[in-house]
This record gives sequence, C-alpha cells and structure tokens, in this order.
Amino acid sequence: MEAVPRPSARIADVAARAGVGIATVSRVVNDRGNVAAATRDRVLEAIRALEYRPSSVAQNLSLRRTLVIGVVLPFLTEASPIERVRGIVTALASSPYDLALYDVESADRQQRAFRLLADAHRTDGLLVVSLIPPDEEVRRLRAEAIPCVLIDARHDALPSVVIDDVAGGELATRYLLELGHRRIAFIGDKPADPFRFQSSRDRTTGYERALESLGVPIRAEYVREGTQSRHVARSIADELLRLPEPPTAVFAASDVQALGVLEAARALRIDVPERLSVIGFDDIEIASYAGLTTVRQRLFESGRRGAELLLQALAGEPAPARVETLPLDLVVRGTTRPPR
Amino acid sequence: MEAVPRPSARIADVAARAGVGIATVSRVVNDRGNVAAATRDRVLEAIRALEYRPSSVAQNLSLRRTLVIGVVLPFLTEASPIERVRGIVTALASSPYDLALYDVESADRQQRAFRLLADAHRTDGLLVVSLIPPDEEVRRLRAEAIPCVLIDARHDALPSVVIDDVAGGELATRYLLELGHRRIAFIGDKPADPFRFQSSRDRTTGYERALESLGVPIRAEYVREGTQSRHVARSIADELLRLPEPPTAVFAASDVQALGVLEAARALRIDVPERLSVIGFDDIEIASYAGLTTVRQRLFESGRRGAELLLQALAGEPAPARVETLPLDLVVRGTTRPPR
DNA sequence: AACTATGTTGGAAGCGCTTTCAGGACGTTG
DNA sequence: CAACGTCCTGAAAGCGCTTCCAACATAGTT
Repeated sequence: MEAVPRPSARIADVAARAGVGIATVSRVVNDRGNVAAATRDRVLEAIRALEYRPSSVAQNLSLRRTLVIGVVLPFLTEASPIERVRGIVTALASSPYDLALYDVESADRQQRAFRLLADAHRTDGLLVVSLIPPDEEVRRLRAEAIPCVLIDARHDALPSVVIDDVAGGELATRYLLELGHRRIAFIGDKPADPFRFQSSRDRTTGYERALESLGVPIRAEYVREGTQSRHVARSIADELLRLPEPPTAVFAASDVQALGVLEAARALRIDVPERLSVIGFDDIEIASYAGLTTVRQRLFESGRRGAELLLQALAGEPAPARVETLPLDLVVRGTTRPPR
Repeated sequence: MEAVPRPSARIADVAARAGVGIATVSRVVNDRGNVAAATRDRVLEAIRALEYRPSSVAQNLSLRRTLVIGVVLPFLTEASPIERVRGIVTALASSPYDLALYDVESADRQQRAFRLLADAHRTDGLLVVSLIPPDEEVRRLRAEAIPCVLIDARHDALPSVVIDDVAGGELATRYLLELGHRRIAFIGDKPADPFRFQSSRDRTTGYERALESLGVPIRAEYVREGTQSRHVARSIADELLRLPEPPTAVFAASDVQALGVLEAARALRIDVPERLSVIGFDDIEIASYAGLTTVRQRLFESGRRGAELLLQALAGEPAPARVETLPLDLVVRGTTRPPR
C-alpha cells in the first residue's frame, strides 16, 4: 500500500486545533453530555474549519458494529427479487443502516454468498432472499449473534417471511376448476438446487391437491417443468397446445412463464381467453400491463417485512425463529374465462 | 454498547494456539512469503481449529481501504436504474469489491446521498447514477482521492458514461418524419430538479431539431411534460388525442410513458399503429413484450461500463475526466407505421 | 473553613489487523 | 574458525476512534 497523502482531518487534528483532548472531541461529535458550552463551541469551530468527518471504519472497529445490513440473493436479474429489494430499501431508508448487496448468481454463487455469511464482522445483520443458508453458516451466525432473517426461504433456526406456496397453487387451480376447466396444465420450475427454496414444487403440490379435491384425475402429460424463463415456458406451452387433447387452461408457476404461454398461444393463433385460459403467479408489474390473471404475492411487502424483523432483532428484541406467512390474492384480469 | 460475548477467534488466539506471534499468523493468512513450511502448517491448523476469519473491519482500518463501492442512485423503483444496477453488479462480481446501495428517493434525498459522498472513508469508490453531485462534494472526493464515475450524468471534473439524448430525440423524431408523419407530439418529463441530469429536456431539443431540419413547424400544443409515470402520460396522451387536430404520432421520452400513451389510445379505441404511431425511449424489458417501437439505450451496459471505469481508476490507472457516450439504436417493432 | 457532590477534562487502553525493524538461527564461504 | 548472508520470527507501532478512569475545578453543604 502506498502512502497516499490523506488531507482529511483526523480526530487528533481537531483536538489539537481546539486545544482539547481527543476524548472531548469524541464527546462533542457523538453528543455525549458533560462538555462545557465554551469547549463545545471551540471544538465545533475546529470541526468546521478542518471539515472533519469521523472515519466510520475506525468507529466500526471501536464500536464493534458496522451499520451495514447484508442482503444476499440470487437472480437479481429477475423481476421478483428486485421487487423484494425495493421493499428492503424502503424499510431501511429510515434506519441508520446501509445496505450491501450480494448477488449470488454468477458461477461462484455459493462461494460468494457464504464468504459473506461467514465474514460476519462485515455486516451487523443479514437478509437472505430465496436461498437457504447451510447449517454450518447458521451455526456461525448464532455463535456470533448476528441476526439473520430469511425471505422466501425457511430454516428451523431462523425467522422468515414466506408465502404458502401450496395454498397459492391450490388457489390458482381451484379458480380454474370453478370456472369449469377440467383439462388444466401446469408449468413449473426445474427442480431447485439444494440451496433454493422449493416454491415451485410446492405450487405443484397445491395444483395436485386442488385437482384431487374435486376428483379430477392428474394427467402426467399436463405437468411440465422447465427453467424459469419466458422462452422455455413458451416452447413447453407449444408442446402442450399441440397435444391430441390439449389443455383448456394453463397454470404457470410464475408470471414470466405465463407470458411465455401467452406467446405460444398467440403464435398458434389460439385466442386467450376464448380458447385458452392462462393464470400466472407473482403479479409482477408487467402482468398488469399484459392483463394477466394471476396470484399476487406481496413481493415488495416481503422485503419490507423482512427488513423490519431484522431491524427489530438488531434493536435488541430477540425475534423468535418464527415464520411469518404473507397473504396471497387472486387477481382476475383478462386471461381467464370459463371453457366453451 | 453492551459487551456481547464474542466467541469468534481473533488473530491473537490463533497465534497463541500455534505458538507463534501474530505477525506470523498475518503472514500466513495473507500469503506473504517467508514463513517456514512447518510453521505455516501449525498456523493453518490453528486457523482451522478455531474457525478463524480475519475481521475485515480491522483490516480496513489497518489497510486504509474498505473494498466497498458505493452506488448512489435515485428511483430504484423504476425499471431503468435497476437495469443499470444489474450491469454494475455484473462488472463487480469478478472483482474483490462489494457493493453498497444508496437509494436517494425518500424525502431526505440530498441529505442521504451526500452523507455518503461525504463519509468518504466508507467506500473506496463511488458510482453515481442519474444524479449530479454538488461541486462541494466533488472537491472533497478529489481531495481524498476517492475515484468517482458518473452514469447518466455529467460533471466537468468527473469521468462519465452517458448517451447523447439530443441525438436520441432526433433519431426517434426523424424516424417518424421519414415514415411521413408531420403531426408529431412529444411527451417528456417534468423539468428536472437541480441534481438530476436533464435528459428529457435534451430529448426535447432533439425532437425540435429534427422537426426544424425538415421545416416542420413546432406546435406548442404538441409538446407536453409531466412526471415520469404511465398514469400521467396516459392522461396527457388523452388530451392530445382529443385535440381538434390530433397528432398522428407520439414520441414519448420513456417507454413507461409510451405505455401510458398506448393505454390512452386503447381507451379511445384509436388503433395503433393504424391511426396512431407511438415510439418510446429506453427499451426496457416490457417494451419488447408490448411490441413497442423505441430507441434502445444500453442501460445494462452503462452500469457495466461505469463500474469498469471505476475499477480501472481503483487499480491505479487514473482515468481522465472524460465522457464516454454509449450508442443508441432504433428498435422498430409494431407501434409505428406511415400515417394514412 | 473543611468537605463533598457535581461537572469537565485528558491520558491511556482497547478494537483486531498489517507491517516495519531488529534480532536470532543457520548455513556458506574464504 | 571467523565473517557474512539468508531466512524466519516476534515485539511494537500504527490505523482512527470510543470510553473507562482518575484528576481536577467548581459550587454547594454543614
């Protein structure tokens, strides 16, 4: 490290200029009581003259806290994590905490996420989105007393904010059933990797339960999985719609996939909702524009709530490792209708 | 601050256990040479046994660097800043730097942004998006030798990554002119506040130039401004389309606003593009879904490039305060056509 | 007038790390 | 066998801040 000239004033400079000890400067800066008015004024004057601003790094070391909250999440490239981050940012805006963002998408995903989880000294608290931290790290976090809240993920030892994916799957499917559909297909995510929360799988379960509860048989050829993308969903939908007995309705595990279904239908000149009903999941912004019927989950709210829980824990109220379940709403728009 | 029990090992613990001095532990940890193999092994063993991880806060203080890059930006709630952040995240992923996010939307916008800019010790470098830092802060940054790169903003003393908004406005307008339109309206942003870069205003200039170059008169009633939102743009478009002599084409300063125009047209049963052409700006994701003709700016690329420039500066190559202009492309989709 | 409660202050010890510097252990060379 | 060079190593001095603690005034009590 080369010694770059550092013109910025340190606490000692202020103390020297004001003719007091550094302890007194610190008291003035942090507004601790017991400083004579005259002294305070001299110190404030020196601070102003030197444009002194305390080094947060030094404060961090001394106070053993960083005022930083780490947010670990995969797929910042997708719409729904972004929405959660917005919620987090909002909740943190009125707190003294800054936000450090760790995207875990790139090749070294686990690597990097865990480096952060591990390097506990770097953050005062952690928000983990759509990712399940390994037990090993959870143990460390507990040992170091670093609060951690999960969003869209669960772990026995950690508080979390989630939705009931099974219920969501049931909600969507039941709605289609109530409209009168019986040939209902499902397009879900690929089996998740061990560190991701299996929400799509749970939605499948909800789908199956809804069908079962009405005695509608589950057809294997109607249940498909593919990586979460419009493109893949589109080609899956294309296959489904070319079946000898095509579905009259499709439930997609995400809005993005639902949009892929709409594209496939459009390409095949199958009118939606006249000949095909489509329902998505999430209610991302584009869904309202596309007029997509969907199951709304409060993405923004999940981030906000998770951050709130973390702030509480940071404030000393030790939150129990409880699971908070956010509600889901059916949002009916223009892509669903009874079959003819 | 209460003294919370800190079970995590410090460098002294490792040194004690390995029977060496802390300097040696530091050497092993940082892989500095000159440590006997046997000693190194003992230290490594101790590190493993104690699950030692160096405190980055302490390292920061000692090394006078934080390995954190601050990203200051307004309106994280909108699509385009997000896209830029993605680019930044991508560029930073392969670097040792972490990313601290500062949204400047809330009430205390300036307040908070400048607190960061000011608290220089907190970050090694700064990326400022769509915001112009006040001269005062720029001076401080220079004094402290903190590199700073602007994205979508300009400042004489700072390097920046921008687009040519005037050219973009011209590009869009000229395209409509070439299609044969003569009654072309423009919907732009509200006059920006002093800290925002006036890109919408520049696009207006481009619009005017294009018209002038073809000798088409500029009609005041065709040039409108409103806050950047679908809702507002929709009502503005509604007014425009009800004019005695309504425009045959609308150029919106952003895709979001263009979508508002499409909604207004739909509500009035005015077919697009048959009776009305619409062109946007940005090419956000939803634009491709909506089939919107637009001027694409490389949002992701702007973030990536800005981060790259910053990393270069951080690596010691002192970047000149130069302006890098990213290209714009006309993306023709389904919302434009010659007038009848 | 002696003494105590109260209010202010600065010295110094940490916070946990990096790095300089000097010293010790060896092996080499003339 | 003395003189040197080469390697390793640890003590100690920072990095810039907070805070404990002791020292000192000063004012208020008896």
